[in-house]
Amino acid sequence: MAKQAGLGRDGAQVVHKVLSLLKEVSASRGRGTKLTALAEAAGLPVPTAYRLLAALLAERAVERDEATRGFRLGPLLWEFGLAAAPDVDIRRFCAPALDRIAAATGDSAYVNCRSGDDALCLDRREGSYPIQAKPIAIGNRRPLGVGATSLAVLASMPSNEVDAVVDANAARYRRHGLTAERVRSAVEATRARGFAVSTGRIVARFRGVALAIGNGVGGVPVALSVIAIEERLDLARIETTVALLRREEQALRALLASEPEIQQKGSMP
Amino acid sequence: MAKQAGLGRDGAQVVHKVLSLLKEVSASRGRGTKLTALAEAAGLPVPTAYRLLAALLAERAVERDEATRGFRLGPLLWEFGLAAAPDVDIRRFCAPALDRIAAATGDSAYVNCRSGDDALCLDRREGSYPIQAKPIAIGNRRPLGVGATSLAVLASMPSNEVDAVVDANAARYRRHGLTAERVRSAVEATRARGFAVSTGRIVARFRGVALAIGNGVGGVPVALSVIAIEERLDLARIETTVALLRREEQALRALLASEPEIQQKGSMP
DNA sequence: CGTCAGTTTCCACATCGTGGAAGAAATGCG
DNA sequence: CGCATTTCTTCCACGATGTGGAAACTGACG
Repeated sequence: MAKQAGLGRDGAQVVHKVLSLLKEVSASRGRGTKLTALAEAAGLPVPTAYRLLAALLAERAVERDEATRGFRLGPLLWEFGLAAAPDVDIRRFCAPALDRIAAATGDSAYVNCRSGDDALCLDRREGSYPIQAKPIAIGNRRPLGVGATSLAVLASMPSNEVDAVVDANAARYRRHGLTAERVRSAVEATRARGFAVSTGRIVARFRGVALAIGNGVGGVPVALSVIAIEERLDLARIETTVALLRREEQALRALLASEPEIQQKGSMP
Repeated sequence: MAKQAGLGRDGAQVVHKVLSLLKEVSASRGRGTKLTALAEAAGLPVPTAYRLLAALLAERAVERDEATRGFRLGPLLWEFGLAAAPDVDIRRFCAPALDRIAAATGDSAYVNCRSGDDALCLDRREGSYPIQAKPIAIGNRRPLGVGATSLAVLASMPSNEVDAVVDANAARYRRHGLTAERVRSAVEATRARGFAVSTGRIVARFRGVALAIGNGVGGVPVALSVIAIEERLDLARIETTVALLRREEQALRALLASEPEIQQKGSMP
C-alpha cells in the first residue's frame, strides 16, 4: 500500500527491492546486519525483507552469520564481481596516491566513488599510527553526503544531480542523524572551503578530511580522504593533510589529462 | 502456466529468475549476450527476461553494449563483489601453481571451482605459445560437466551430489550438444582415468585436460586445467601435462593438510 | 518464569508480475 | 533497394505470486 511512486512506473519493482536490500547488507562491515535493521533501512516490511533474503540465502547471494544472525553478502556476488570488471579501474588508478597518503600521514586513507545514490569505499590503506580508524571497509556504502569522504564525492557533482540525490536520500539521512537540509548546506560549505570535513558524529571520536578528484575519473565522481581520531586531526593537522591531499589530487588530475583513456578493463587481480 | 515445480515452494521466485539471468549474463565472455539467448538459456519468456533486465539495467546491475545489443554484468555487481570477500581465497591459494603450470606448458592454465550447479572460472594464466585458447574468461560460468575443467570439478564431487547437479542441469546440457546420460558416463570415465579431458567439441579445435584438487579446497570442489589447440595436445603431451598437473595437485593438497585453516578473508587486492 | 526484541510462519487479499500477441526496429538476403 | 526474417519493445487482461498485518515462536536476559 502506498508504494513510493504512484506514477506509471516500469515493471519489476522486486528487482529494486532486492538490490536495495543488498546495498544495505553491504553498507556496513563486520559480522553482518540484522534482519530488522535491514528491513527498516531498505524501507520494507520485515516479512517481505525476510522472504527476499531467504531466497537470496538459498542462492548463496547472501550468507548468514549463525552466531549473530546477521546477513552479509554471499559468495555468489563475489563471483559475479569477477566477471564484471569495470571499464575504468579507479582503484588501481588511485592506489599509488593512497599508498603515499597513508605513509605520509600515518592515518587511514580512503578512496570513495559514487555508486548511484551512495558513496562506495573502493579502497583503503592503514597508516602506522597505533589508533586506527576502520569504521569503513572496502565495498561498504553509505548515502552520498554522510561522512567526510562521501560528502566530498557529493559536493563534486553537478548541482542538479546533487539535488536529485539528496532528495532521493532524504529518508535515509535520518538514520544517520542528518537531514536533507543539513546535507545541502554541508555541500555548500564543502564547495566554499574546497574540501570536506566530517558532518556531525557519524562515527564517534573520529574525524575525516576529504577532497574530490577534479570532476571525477572516467566520468565517475571520486574522492580521497584521511580519517583519524578527533584529537589527532586538529586544525593545524587538517591544514597539512589537506595540502597533502591536494598535491596528490593534482598529480592524479595531471595523469588523467595526459593519458588519453585511463587504463581500461582492470579485472580484479 | 506449469512453472517447474508444482509443490508448495517457498516464496520469491523472482529472485531465482533474476539470479538465473545474471548467471547467464556472466556465462560468456566478450561483447555481451543477446536478449533472446539469455531468455532461452534462463528458461524465461522473452518479455519477462526483458522486463527484469531492464530493471537491472536501470540499477546498473547489468550494462548493455549499444553496438551489439548484448548484456554484460554492470558496475553494481562489481561493487558488491568488493564487499563480498570470500571466506577461503581459493584464487590466491592456487595462484602459484597456476603460474608454474602456465610457465611449464606454455599453454593456458585455468582454475575452476564449483558454484551451485555451475563451474566458475576463478583464474587463468596465459602461456607463451603463440596460439592461445581463451574461450573462457575469469568470472565466466558453465554448467558442471561441460568442458574438461568443469567435468573434473563435477567428477570430484560425491556421487549423490553429482546426480542432483546433473539432473538439475539436464535441460541446459542440450545447448552444449550434451545430454545428462553423456555427462554421467563422462564422470565415470573421468574417475576411472583419474583426470578429465574435453567432452565433445565445446569450443572447436581446442582440447583440455583437467584434474581436481583432492576433494576440494575449504569444502569447495576445485580443478586445475590446461587448454590448448587439439594438434598440440596429442596423447604424449597429455601424459606429460597430466603428470605436471598431478604434481601441482599433490603439492596443493599437502599445503592444505599442513595449514590448519587456509588463509581466511582474502579480500580482493 | 516473565518480559522483550528479534525472527519466523500464516494466510486472505489484490498488487504486481506474467507472457501471449502484436507492433517496431534492426538486420539479412535476393 | 525493398521484401523477408529475426530481434526487440510495448501492450494488456488475467490470475498466480508476492504482500504485509498479525500472531506464534525462539531465546536472551534479569
